[in-house]
This record gives sequence, structure tokens and C-alpha cells, in this order.
Amino acid sequence: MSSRSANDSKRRPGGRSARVRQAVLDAAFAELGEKGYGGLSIEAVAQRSGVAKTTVYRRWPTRDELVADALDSRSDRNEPIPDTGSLRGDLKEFCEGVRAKLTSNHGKAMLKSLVAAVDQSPEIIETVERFWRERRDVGGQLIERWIRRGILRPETDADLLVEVILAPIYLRVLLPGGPLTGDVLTGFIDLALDGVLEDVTPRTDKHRSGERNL
Amino acid sequence: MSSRSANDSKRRPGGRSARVRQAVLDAAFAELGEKGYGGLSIEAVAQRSGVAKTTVYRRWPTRDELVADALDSRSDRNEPIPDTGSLRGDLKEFCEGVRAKLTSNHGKAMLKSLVAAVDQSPEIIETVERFWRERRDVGGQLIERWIRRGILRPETDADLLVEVILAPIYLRVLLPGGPLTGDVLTGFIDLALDGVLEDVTPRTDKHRSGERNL
Amino acid sequence: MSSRSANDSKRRPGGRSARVRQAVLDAAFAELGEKGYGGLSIEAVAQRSGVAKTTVYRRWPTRDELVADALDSRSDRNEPIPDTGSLRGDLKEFCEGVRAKLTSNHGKAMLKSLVAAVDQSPEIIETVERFWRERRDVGGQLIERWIRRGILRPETDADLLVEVILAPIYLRVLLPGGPLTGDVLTGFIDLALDGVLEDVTPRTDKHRSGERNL
Amino acid sequence: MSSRSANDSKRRPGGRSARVRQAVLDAAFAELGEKGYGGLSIEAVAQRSGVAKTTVYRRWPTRDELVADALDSRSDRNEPIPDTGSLRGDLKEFCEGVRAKLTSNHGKAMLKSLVAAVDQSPEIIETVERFWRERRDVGGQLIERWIRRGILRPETDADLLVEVILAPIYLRVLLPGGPLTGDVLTGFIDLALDGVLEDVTPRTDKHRSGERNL
DNA sequence: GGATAAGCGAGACGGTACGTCTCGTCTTTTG
DNA sequence: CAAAAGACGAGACGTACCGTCTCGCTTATCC
Repeated sequence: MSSRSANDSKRRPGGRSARVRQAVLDAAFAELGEKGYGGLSIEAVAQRSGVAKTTVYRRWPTRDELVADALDSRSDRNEPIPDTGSLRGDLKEFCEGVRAKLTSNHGKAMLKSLVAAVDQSPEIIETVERFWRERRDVGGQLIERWIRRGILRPETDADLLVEVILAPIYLRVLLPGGPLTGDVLTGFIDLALDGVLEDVTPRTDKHRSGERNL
Repeated sequence: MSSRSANDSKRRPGGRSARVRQAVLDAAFAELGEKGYGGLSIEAVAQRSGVAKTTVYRRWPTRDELVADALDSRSDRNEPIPDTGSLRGDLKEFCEGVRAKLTSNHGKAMLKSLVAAVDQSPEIIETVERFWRERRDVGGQLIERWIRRGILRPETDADLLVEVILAPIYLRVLLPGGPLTGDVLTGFIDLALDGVLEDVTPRTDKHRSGERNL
Repeated sequence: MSSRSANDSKRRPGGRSARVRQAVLDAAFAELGEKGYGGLSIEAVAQRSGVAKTTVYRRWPTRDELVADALDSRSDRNEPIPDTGSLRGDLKEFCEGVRAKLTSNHGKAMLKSLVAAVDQSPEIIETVERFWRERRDVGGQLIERWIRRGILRPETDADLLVEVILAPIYLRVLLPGGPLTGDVLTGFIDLALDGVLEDVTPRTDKHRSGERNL
Repeated sequence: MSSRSANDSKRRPGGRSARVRQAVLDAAFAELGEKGYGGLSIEAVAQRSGVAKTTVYRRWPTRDELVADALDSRSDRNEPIPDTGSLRGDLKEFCEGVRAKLTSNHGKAMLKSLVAAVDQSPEIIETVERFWRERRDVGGQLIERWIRRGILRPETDADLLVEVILAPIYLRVLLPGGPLTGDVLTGFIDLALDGVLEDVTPRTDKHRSGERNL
């Protein structure tokens, strides 16, 4: 994995290069967690990893590439898709997983790093997109399953649904917007599933609000 | 109001102090727009505003206070509440306004600044909360109106609804998540209003999913 | 003295600036003596003088300016003109003085520094020329005196004479050319004073060597 | 001869080793001419000669050895001894030759290299001495000839005379001391040949200055 | 209406980190 | 097995800002 890494398949998997590479990524990841993106200095990473500064620069010409690589080397792949037996239960578990990750020390640092670093380098953007795509894949499969079971309407836009449910969670991590209790998560889920309109209008009217001023 | 500013109501509104203050805030705001939060240097602000560096430090001991003050001095207050005659129209207009602000150069810089600066200083948190509260107030009043008109269910949580609709917009500004076209905004609104469940379950079952596995 | 120094007459003669300046020049001079021109690093000078590297750079933008200033701040001015009562005695004393200076640790380092640095910066050239001029002035006055006393021919070119006598001394310091004993110095002086031709030709023939193949 | 070179007579005169050796020396010599001793970097030499840096280091452990070898490989041997028919003419031609060499790009770089490198390694000292010895040999033979012809006094110290005449030339190359025109050279020669004393004292008094205060 | 205290400009200072350069060593691959 | 290729540790380079400080000068307020 980490298929974009600077010097993959260098010479030998266990050679000096590989050891150096791992030491630097570990140090960078740790520094990210402690100081955040803005506080990460190449100098500190080099020192922490016991590697010469020039070596860091040789492999990762910019800070962003290092950050992207460090985050990437730690990203969970193959996350399991919740299967609790109920739609709300699955979504709740999905959200809980996201919350757990994001509110951790590293998760928060990572998210903030991405925000700070985005639109600075394509590497970071790539990382963000992969990061985002993974969530959407898990959520998407989950939703597909409930569409097939007839609980969700067939025309449901899975990506949109995932986005609407997850966005408030992400945002509350990024900006001080109140705690992320289980109830709050349930609130997001219910709102997305049920909507808030008075239940008097046939679905077919949805986009023609007509005289009822929807 | 800027009620927190270091030396408000110093001597005279048109005195040297006031002029200096304004020049610095203008410069800081401009720099924020051009370089973003991470790229804002006190040195540059001082030079751009034609003010001695020491003067900046005297009034704004930390960079965050300066940023908060600069953002604050430009924030729109008294935003009008949309009134188009339809709920979806009002929400669309509301979202369009938010989008317009956030996707502007300054808006984006400002949002990123806030994210970067949060949990560093109480001043910033205060600014974020005021910033957020204003949106919620406008959205809240808008929603209250449509509850009173019987279009939205009385128990609707206005803050929650606003959060669910706006969060994806904010997030797409912060992370590279696709364009913010009018259709996308409509998608967010519709999902929040209508939900995505097959319309077969009475509302009262909402929290007891029962055998239908909602 | 040191009339070209970066920031003369800064604020106060005993202020922090002056102290810093002196500390740096002392350190630079010492480093020059120990490591020579090529081995002098700004970093080392800064550390040795207990001054921040940036401060050194602020006052002496280039290494050469620092070197020139350091050498300059130590150069003896107002050297006494020997007066032993005899021409050869005066010249011997003059040469002994030059030798003593040049063969000292610092003298040698300084001379080599000048050679290495010359044709790199005008500052250094200026220093070399002042350095050289001082010698020529002393020697020149000495020689003038003996011209007036009728021992040296009136048309004697003082500068030329000084150059011919001193050059071998300088060169033996710069290149490994044998020891500089008192006898060697006397040899240079005698040769310059007496010449080596068979003493059969009238002076007036000097530049018309004629049939005698001079 | 280059008898000191690291790996002389390695494989075969035309083998890879020899080709590499020559390429490196050529490149080093060229770099010396262009950048001078101080500006010569092993890295540049390696690149210029199309050879791996490690190869250079293997054969010439220090920069000085490389420089010495490069200079040595180009030094003129078997310089002709001038024979113009007059002493002054011979010396003039001799001096012109020296001047021509030293004021050339390579000559100057070489001389400065020697000064800079001396007392760093025995190899360099050896080179300097050979370099110096060659001059003295040529000058010495020239002078011997004119002693035999009765123009110069028999007790003339040839080495001393050569040194006194050449030293100012060398020095003017090393330090900014004015141009080296033909007249200046003639001045050095005349002074050394004729001396500058009023011509009233018998040679035998030379070292007993007596009442006339020589 | 002239002292007087503040705010201000100017800029030196000790620091930290930057990203680059060259050094000389060491390891790994190639011919 | 030696040359080639190039990663590595080391450390100086010169720059940019940081936040602190001292110093005179200019204000505008208060006596």
C-alpha cells in the first residue's frame, strides 16, 4: 500500500532505506499527534527519528508530502461494515466508529492537518480524497444493503446520505460545536432518515411544493 | 461591536490610535485573504499597514487575537432573514448566502483560520461561537416561522436542522469534496426535509424500529 | 579608526550594540588565527562570541566584511619609525618588526586570509591596501630620511626599495621557503642596497648596458 | 613523474584506471582554473569528469592530494634558459616568463591554491618546493653563466638574487599590489643589480658601516 | 497652554526553523 | 572484485519571523 510513497521498492525491503523511511514516518505521525499540522517541524521530525535533516528532505521534498505519507501509512483499510440487524443500529455504529476515530488525539490532529494542508498540494488532496472515499464506501455499502431490503427508497443517493450524516460530526470536531454524545448522533441519523415535514404530502409532490409552500 | 478589542474607546475615535488600529486590522484582513491563516505573519501585517511591529504586539499580544479582531471587524451583522414565500425557497436562499460567503477568498481563509486557531485561545473560540450563533439565529428564525405556519412539525429542532443542512456546505469548503452547485444545496435541503425512508411507518414508531428493522 | 565599520556611532559608545560588536570582532579574530580564512564559519564566530547568528549577519552581510572588519580592528596604527643611527640598522629593525608580526600565529593567519579573500570583495582589497600602505609609509619615511642624509641616491624609489626588501619576507611566510633568520634578512637588505654587479660601471651607464652586456 | 599519485601504474597505461585517472585530473585542473582552489569541490570534479564521487575519494583521499596531483600533471618541465646576450635581457625574459605564467588564469589559481593548501599536507609542500626549485634552477643557471662571464661578482648568491627579483612578482599576483608592467619588472631587476647606495663606499666596507652610517 | 505621560517608529537582539549545499562515509547494485 | 550509483549523517549556509527590549520623538490629555 502507500503506493505513492516517495521511494517505494527502493532496494531491499529490510535495508537501511526502509528502516529510515519507517522511522521518519513514525516520528512524523507522533509529532502530528502532539503538535498538529502547524506545529510540525521537519527539524523535530528528523531529530525524533534519529535521522539527518537532509535525509528527510531527500525523500520528502515538501512538508505536505511527508504529512500525507505519514497519515497514509497509518490509515485503516478494510474497515468492517456494521451489521446489527437494523438500519438505525448500523448507522449508529457507523457514526460511533467515525466519532471514535476523529475525537482521538491523532484523529483530530489528522483531520486538522488535512484541512490546513489542503489546497496546498496535490498529495494532500489525494490523501483527503482517499480518506473520504473510504468512509463513503463503507457507508455506501451499508446503505445499499438496506435499499435492497426495501427499507430505504430505491432512488436514495447513498453518498448524499452519508455526507449529510457525517458532515455535522466532522464539523463538530473541527469547530467548537458542542459535544458528540450518542443522542446527538442519533439526532443526525433520525433527521436524515425521517425528515421534518408534516407528514401530509405525498412523496410525489416533493419537488412541486405547490400551494402548501413547502 | 468588537467589544473585546485591546484598547477600545482609547482616546478619541479619530485619534492616532484609532487610525493605527484600523490600518492594522485592514492589513491583517487583507493578508488573511491572500495568505491564509497559516501564512499570516505579524511582520508582514506591520509592514503592510505602515506600523511598527512593536505597535502591533502592544495591542494584540498574540496572533490569534489579531486574527479574531480582524475577522470580527468585518463580520456582517444584521443579516436579513430570507422570505420567499416557500420553505424550500427560504432554505435555498439561506444556503446560497452561506455558500457565497464561504467560497469567497476571504470567507474561505476565515473559516480555515478559525479551524486552525480553535483550541488555542478563548478569543478565537468566542469568535467561532458568535460566528456560528449568527447563522443559527437566522436559520432558527426562518424555521420557527414555518413551524408556526404548520409546514414543519412543531417538535422540530431548529438548531439540529440548521446544523444538518449547513454542515455539508462548510465541510465541502474545508475539504475537497466536490463543487457546491445549486443542485447539491437542494439535495441537502430535500434530504433533511423529507428523509429517505420508505413512507410506510407511522411517525410514532420512529424510535421503536420494531420488526421492520428501521 | 575602523571608519568603514557597519554601524559606527550606533547609539551609545558603551551600549549593547558596541559590546556585541566588539565580542564578535574578537571572536572572529580569534577564529581567524586558529582556523584561518577558509575555516572561519559565521556559525562558530556567533557561538564563540555568545551572540545570535542573525546578529552577526545583520551587521556584516558577508563573511568578507566581517573578516575585513576584524583584521582592521586589530591593525596597529602609528608604528614607530626605527632610528638606530645607521641605514642598515634601521632597515634591519624594520624588517625584524615585519617578520615578528608575520610569523606570529595571528600574523600568518591574517596574511593568508588576505590572500585567500582578495579579489572576492572590495572590502578586503581595501584592507589589504591599507595594510600594505602602512608598511610602505613607515619604510618610505625611513628611506626619505637617509636620502636627505646623503646616504641613498636622491632618485631612489622608496616604494620600490621597500617592496623589494619586504616581498621575500612575505613570500617566505606564505610559501615554505626556508627560515627567516636575521642573516637572511640582512641578505635581502644588502642585496637591495648594494646590488650584485661587478663595480666597474659608472652609474650613469646603468640603463645603457652597452657592450659590457649588463 | 607524478611519483606520489595514489595508484600509479595500476593496471595498464591505457586501461580503465588510467583513463579515469586522467579524466579526473583534467577536470580538477579545469575546475581549478575556473573556480580557484577555494571553489573546487570534489563533487563538481567527479561530475565534470563523468566519474563516481567515490572513485575520486578512493584515489585521492584529500582534496589537497588531488590538487597537488592535478597541478603536477600539468607543470612544465624543461623550461629553456633565456640567452639574449645581455644579463638584463636574460633576467627580463626570465621575469616575463614567470609573470606570464602567474598572471594566467591557471597560474594565479595554482599559486593561490598552493598558498592556501600549504602547511596542510606534505604532498602540497613537496609540490611547492618542486615548483620553487624549478624556478631557482633556471634562474640559478642563468646567473651562474653571468658570473662566469665576469659580469656578476663571483660571490653572488644566485638563489638570493632570484628570490629578491621574483618575490615582488609573486606577491603582486597574490595581493593587489599594482600592475606588473615591463617597467616594473625592469625596476626590480635594476634595483637588485645596482643597489641604491651612493657609490662612494668600497665593497669591503659593506658590513662595517663605519662612520658613514650605512 | 505648557508639562507629562502614552503611544508610537525604529530597529537591534537572542532564538528557532527553514530549505539548500557540500562534505566524506557507507551500502548496494552492476559490469 | 572493483567501479558506479547514490543514500546517509553531519553541519554550515544565509533567510524569515518570532517575541522582547530599549531608545527618542510625537501626540493629545490633564493640570
